[in-house]
Amino acid sequence: MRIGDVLIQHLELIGDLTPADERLLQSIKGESRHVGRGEDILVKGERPDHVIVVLDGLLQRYGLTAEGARQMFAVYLPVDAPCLETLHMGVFDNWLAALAPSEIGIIPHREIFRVMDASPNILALIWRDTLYQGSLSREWLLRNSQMPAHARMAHLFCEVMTRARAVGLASGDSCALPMTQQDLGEALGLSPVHVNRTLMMIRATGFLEFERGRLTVLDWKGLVETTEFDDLYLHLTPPARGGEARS
Amino acid sequence: MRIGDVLIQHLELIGDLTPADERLLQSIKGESRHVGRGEDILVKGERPDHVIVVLDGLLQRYGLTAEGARQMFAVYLPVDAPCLETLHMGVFDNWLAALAPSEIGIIPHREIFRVMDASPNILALIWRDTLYQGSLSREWLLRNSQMPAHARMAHLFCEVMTRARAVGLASGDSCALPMTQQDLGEALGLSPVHVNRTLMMIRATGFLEFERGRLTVLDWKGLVETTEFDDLYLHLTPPARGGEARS
DNA sequence: CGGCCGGTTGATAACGCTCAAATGCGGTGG
DNA sequence: CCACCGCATTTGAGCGTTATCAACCGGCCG
Repeated sequence: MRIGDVLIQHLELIGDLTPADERLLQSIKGESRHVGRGEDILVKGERPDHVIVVLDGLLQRYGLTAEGARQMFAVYLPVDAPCLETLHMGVFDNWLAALAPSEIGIIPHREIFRVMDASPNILALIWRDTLYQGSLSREWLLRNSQMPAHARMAHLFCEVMTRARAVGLASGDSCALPMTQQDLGEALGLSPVHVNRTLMMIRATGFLEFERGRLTVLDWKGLVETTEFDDLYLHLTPPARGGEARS
Repeated sequence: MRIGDVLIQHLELIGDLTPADERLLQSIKGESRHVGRGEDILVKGERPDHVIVVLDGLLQRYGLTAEGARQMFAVYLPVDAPCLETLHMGVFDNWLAALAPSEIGIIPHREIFRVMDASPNILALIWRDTLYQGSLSREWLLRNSQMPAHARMAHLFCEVMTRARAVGLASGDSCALPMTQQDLGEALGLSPVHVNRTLMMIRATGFLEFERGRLTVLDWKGLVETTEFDDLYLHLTPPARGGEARS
């Protein structure tokens, strides 16, 4: 799939594009690149002149405390555009890295500005997309500050499953989630040991499986209820929310 | 001060305005209103057609878990514009409320769109401002997920002091912060009891005073060091960062 | 004067962390 | 093909931070 098509698919998750918009987006030129697990793509302090789209794999955004503790801020599935905010932010103030071997597309800012200048609708959608990232950070803040370990974990799994379904990456009731238990801990603000224990507790409930980088939801309703998951913060449009589980 | 002037002051914290931009912003019309402590200004699910500026007092943005636990996402000092993202977000997905009796300005979206249509520079600055809010949420996520209670508290106090200085609201080494200990707990993800104990511990270090809604920093360097505070995430421009403490 | 709210204090328990070690598994080199 | 290594996962024990429950104090307002 071409880079422009990925952007089209991404923006259609949150709004409507005209045929003219789609032609504009298809005209976008960029390169693609492979990144290995653990590799940093953007680092704190730099001033990127390009944006990224995820073609395959899994990326994360994270920050570090002065003591070296790592906190994940978001995960990015294929079709996501992790750093659109660099278009107007200047200094990038955290890190973007690969959680698993991934393929990314690299698009110069000027290409994006070109299509935004030509289509106010595309500008509005890209702006909206950057705002939804903030919404997501707030939900993670709520989750990590106010929920116990098992609910945090269920919440993250609900989010990933919902987003994977929205872009057609879930086959049946399972999707790829190539994260280690330590990675989970960095997302949820838990120690690796406690992640392991919590995971085994959740497995014992029979709500899900999680092994070798794959998440399988066995009881979607039960999982949603343990964490009272409300997907409003993802702001998916009705068509994108179609892929509900049948359970 | 007129509402447009407040917006000018706010945007100049993060970038430059031309004289023409300032005239445009001064032409903005809006109303002002009083809100009492605890009063909600925007609620989850609504679709606002106006934005807010803080003229006086203190606002908060917060979210609720299904169990009713409250998590604060941000505090807004005078001159802040708490919900500029509603220009492009559609549904508002959390709550905006007053932490203390406050004066707010209410500006119709169409007024903002008018000046943004006339000045791409203003559009870029407003967009940038909405992005900085996301940056702030991520810092709060890092703080609440990875720092112990005393460092969380020191971090919040450092942020408030830095922002108050940037808008000239700090007199010497103290500034107004009309929050209760329970409010602090909702920001930091701590129980009110533990907030009280932590506060007394910090007071015992001699770094600061906090009583009757006023924060006084006695040892800025010490406070910054306990939490390794790095203000990059606030993205204040060099002039706005001028008000460093002399200590 | 009484009530309410915010702050303070004490006792106890729960949740999650740290340290440490063992297990399992996939990949690599001999 | 096997031995080995590194990495991820699992398990155990003990500890520390923070939550909960409960009571009490003090100031402000009606």
